[in-house]
Amino acid sequence: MNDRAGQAAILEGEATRDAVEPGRVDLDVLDDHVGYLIRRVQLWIFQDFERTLASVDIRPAEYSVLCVVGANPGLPQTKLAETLGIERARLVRLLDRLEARNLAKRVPSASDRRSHELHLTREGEAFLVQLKALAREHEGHVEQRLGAKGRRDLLALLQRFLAA
Amino acid sequence: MNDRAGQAAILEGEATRDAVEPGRVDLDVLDDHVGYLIRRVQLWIFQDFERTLASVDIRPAEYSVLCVVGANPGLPQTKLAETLGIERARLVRLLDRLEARNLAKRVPSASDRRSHELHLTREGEAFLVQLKALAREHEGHVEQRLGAKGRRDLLALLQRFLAA
DNA sequence: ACACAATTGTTGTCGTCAACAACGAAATTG
DNA sequence: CAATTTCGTTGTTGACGACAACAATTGTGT
Repeated sequence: MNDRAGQAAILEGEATRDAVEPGRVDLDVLDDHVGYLIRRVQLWIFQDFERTLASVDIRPAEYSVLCVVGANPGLPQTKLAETLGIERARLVRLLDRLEARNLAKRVPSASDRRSHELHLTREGEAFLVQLKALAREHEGHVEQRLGAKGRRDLLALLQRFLAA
Repeated sequence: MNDRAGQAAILEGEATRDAVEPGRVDLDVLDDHVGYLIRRVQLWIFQDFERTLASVDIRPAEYSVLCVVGANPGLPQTKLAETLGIERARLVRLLDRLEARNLAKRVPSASDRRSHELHLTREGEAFLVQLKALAREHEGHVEQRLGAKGRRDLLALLQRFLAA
């Protein structure tokens, strides 16, 4: 049953039986799977993001939290978690770190003593401006690979997917 | 500094100061970042993949390995790892599991006694046919969200990104 | 008013995954 | 032959998603 591959190799002038040529490995149906391709692209993008923001030591999830808290001051943790698709439990340690760095703070809610209102500190607000500049730089790296239109198309497709 | 948000809420007729309305949370610049959107889509897709292939207990990485080994019998582990962008170290445990399930096997290479040629077992080949059918079913779920053209466009963009 | 359920933040655990370092065995190079 | 590189392997670290359980607080039904 490997004969097909073996014969194909022979027909292509290959010497070895099943051995695969150095550069050319057949991905089979894999590059027709959105899941496979999107995983590799996502990996590339996150690595570039972390590299671009390495100087400020901020990871993608932390950036997203700072953005949403900055745009929605007073947001309770549960709402933030479900907005970003992050676990409440994970958000706890994440906020601990942001609070320890004096970027965000938890303020006890007056109306509901169980919940905390989330706010950026003054330092956090200024920091976020710097972050957004770096994030735009990172986004430039993406655009460099797809072109301006390609990137817009990709954004539109992804947004459509999530809105469905 | 939250005064602006507070006043905006008051002007919009909100009773509480900074409190955010239930459903509407501002994502700010987040939905213009490919990284954020692609993470959420990738999460959705992997979860659907795992759910769709739950009956055969195969995860995305294992599926990709079976596909590539099936299409390239005799492939050594290092080549497989760099083809799929998987760590050599991670591939070891992954192949251990596939070998324990009698789906793949490591054959000592005659030409290089350090390396192992990877092959599917006969059982593995038959199993892969079943897997591909389930994977197509999963891909149908993606197409259901984007339409046939939307899915093709997305595939093309992702392939273009990786080829760059 | 009171028992009961639901919610909020928190702690802890488990399994997956990427990344890295180090090792013995074997191959390659000089 | 000596030095270096490659291959598979083991182990560890840290980020992450998922889940269970808990105390404090709030909401609900009667």
